[in-house]
Amino acid sequence: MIDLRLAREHPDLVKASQRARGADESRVDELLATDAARREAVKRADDLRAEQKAASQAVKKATPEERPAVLDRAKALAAQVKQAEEALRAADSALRDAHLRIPNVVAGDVPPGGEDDAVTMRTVGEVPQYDFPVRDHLEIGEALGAIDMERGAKVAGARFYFLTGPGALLEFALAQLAISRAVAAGFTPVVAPALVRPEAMEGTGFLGEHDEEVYRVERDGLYLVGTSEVALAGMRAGEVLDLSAGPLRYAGWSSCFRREAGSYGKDTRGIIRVHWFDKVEMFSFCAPAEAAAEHLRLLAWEEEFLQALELPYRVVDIAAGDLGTSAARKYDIEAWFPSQSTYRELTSTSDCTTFQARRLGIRYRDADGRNQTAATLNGTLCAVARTIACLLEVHQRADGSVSVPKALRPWLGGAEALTPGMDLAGAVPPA
RNA sequence: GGAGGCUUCGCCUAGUCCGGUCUAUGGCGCCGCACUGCUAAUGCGGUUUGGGUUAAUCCCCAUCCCGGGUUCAAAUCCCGGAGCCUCCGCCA
Repeated sequence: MIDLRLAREHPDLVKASQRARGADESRVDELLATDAARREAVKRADDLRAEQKAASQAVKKATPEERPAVLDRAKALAAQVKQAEEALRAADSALRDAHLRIPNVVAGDVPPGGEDDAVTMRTVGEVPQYDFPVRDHLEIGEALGAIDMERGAKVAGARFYFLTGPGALLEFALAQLAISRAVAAGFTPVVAPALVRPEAMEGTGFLGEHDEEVYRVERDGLYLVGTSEVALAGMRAGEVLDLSAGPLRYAGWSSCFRREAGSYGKDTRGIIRVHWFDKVEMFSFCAPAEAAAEHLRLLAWEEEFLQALELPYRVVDIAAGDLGTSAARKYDIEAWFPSQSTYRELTSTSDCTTFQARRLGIRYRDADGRNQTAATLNGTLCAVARTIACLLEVHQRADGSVSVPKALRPWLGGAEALTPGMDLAGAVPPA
């Protein structure tokens, strides 16, 4: 939810944001109209309630002779209050609807345009050259005994997979590396629920336009999260945070589930686009004034992680029309996939400013002791499946083995490469 | 899955049986003031969170886990839900 006060005082700003997103500008006027109508309804209901309260007190004090008349008046007022409250409820929900229909106000310097208008900020690392026919991650993974799509489909359907042998070890190694680096950077590590209540889902903005993407567990009224962001944001919902020592940072580990509706035919091969994967997600609560700087810090941690994995990548600044509902600004990191000769999204970090926190009731006490809405930010540290895909491709060698980047070796028993038929006992940290 | 208990303004707590005096008690903590060479102690006052209104104050409304209901009137009565705790069953 955007800041209502901003909409009242600077409707032009919000309208400009809507235009930049390619969204409907008239929604701002709808918001203001419903806001005015609600305030009117509030006043009417409050005034009537005050009157009725007084009338109700009078009933008690009335003499037996006065009583019937006083009681009649109280009853009449009660009926009016009931009506006014119904009108208020309607006005409230009209405002809420209009409010929810407006996505976050985009940051001022976000590139204009849509999906194809992301601006490349920098490209890091050399695009690798191979003097042998490049294989894609699935071919490599199958040869290694690391990925089993066929049996994944047998057990769970399309876009499911097994990570086996070195693939499974790679997942744990990546998890360890990601969590270790996050903790070293001051994050609190968290293992988060993957199944959440609707409020958490709604609060993070995933039940709006992305409703189709979400798995619902009908029987229990719960949802499978598409990212740990949902659980991490929900974790502090309704709380007043102490941000006096700076941002509150969590590194969450959880499985993520996505229906991938509307992506038929896209990335059908391998584990680049799957219904389920595990992820280490960074999440930060901070004062709104600090959000933009914090955003760059999250981006820097993402970059350092990819550098540690020795993966070439580029950083792109996502254009206004391609931002999610909650994001005021978003940077993606796209890593090089040799089999596709292109950069593909590996991580993504969003500054949601106060948009999520307002809906989730997450506040902090400012220097004057006033409660203010906090800002929330999130960023992928490591989406495991896709990272494995990228690692296998970039670090592949002519003989079908895959070299292990140095940073990952401690978590793989020092192994310098993954090779078909390798002895797995040599690829685990000391027991 | 079954049975029972609990949830009150930062924390603890009174009030709930029997509806109005609850504009919610007291303690702790916190803030201000007074007293005092200083500190401590003491005294006095303040201290939930939202919304409406306002230049600001005042004021008004809501808020006793959440949502409904009964009633002129609900912390209090009724129904539904959530969370916590205990016990039984089951389970990794």
